[in-house]
Amino acid sequence: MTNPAPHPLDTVFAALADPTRRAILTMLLEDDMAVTDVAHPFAMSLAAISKHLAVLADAGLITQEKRGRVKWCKLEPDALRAASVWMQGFGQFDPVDLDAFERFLASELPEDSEI
Amino acid sequence: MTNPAPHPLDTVFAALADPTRRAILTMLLEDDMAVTDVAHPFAMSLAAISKHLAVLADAGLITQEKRGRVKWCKLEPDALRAASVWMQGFGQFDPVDLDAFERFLASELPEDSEI
DNA sequence: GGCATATTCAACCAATCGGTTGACGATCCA
DNA sequence: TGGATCGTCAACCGATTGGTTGAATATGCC
Repeated sequence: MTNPAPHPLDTVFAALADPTRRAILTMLLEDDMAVTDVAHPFAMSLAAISKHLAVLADAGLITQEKRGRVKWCKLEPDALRAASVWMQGFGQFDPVDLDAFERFLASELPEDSEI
Repeated sequence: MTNPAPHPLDTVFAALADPTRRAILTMLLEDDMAVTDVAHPFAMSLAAISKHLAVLADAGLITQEKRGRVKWCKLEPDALRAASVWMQGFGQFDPVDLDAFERFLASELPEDSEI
């Protein structure tokens, strides 16, 4: 019934492997958002976004808190720490290059978004 | 026929999402290896490992060079740079914690491996 | 030449993924 | 009370994934 729990890195990396989910994380970097607002820039159903958010929550990359009707989504960047440590072991990368990060931000946002 | 190329981060993170593939990368951290030797510690067919290596190569995480009969697999840690930059944007993580990395190494190796 | 070794190919399979639609439960508000 | 909004659930679908097996293709060696 309950399968052997996958390694946490499995779920984190799998969550990051989808461009929609990475775009969602990028949006949440700005501010907490309601599910409907997260869904707005994407050309897919609310249910699809709801599933993506569940995947992110399962990986610990976001938390969701229901206040009234609306469920707020909050980025949990700490969940990336283990993955970051793992990756850093494969090479001494330069300290964060903010210019490079800006370019990645731009390339990650969905086409029709103005966020 | 040829689908729109996925974002490079898609393939890198997807490649990292599988524990077998992460274990392979960890083994290659030690030294270059032939396909058969990569396959040795794992309880699955050579063909399965061959596919995993193809996924890693497609993501740019390894390169493969055929010398004679044997195809040598070489880690390409630079392929992790883009992913690392992306992740670092979500938080200022501590500089590399080597102790933590050792623990991850241990937890990543396949059970029956002595590498 | 002929055999063993190294690796991939091809076909197949069950399970998972990313998406859809429509119905549903909760909550707010007039 | 009743309608509108917020979000999930359930069932379904086609494509992809991670594995298998058996045959095929190189290459090295006696």
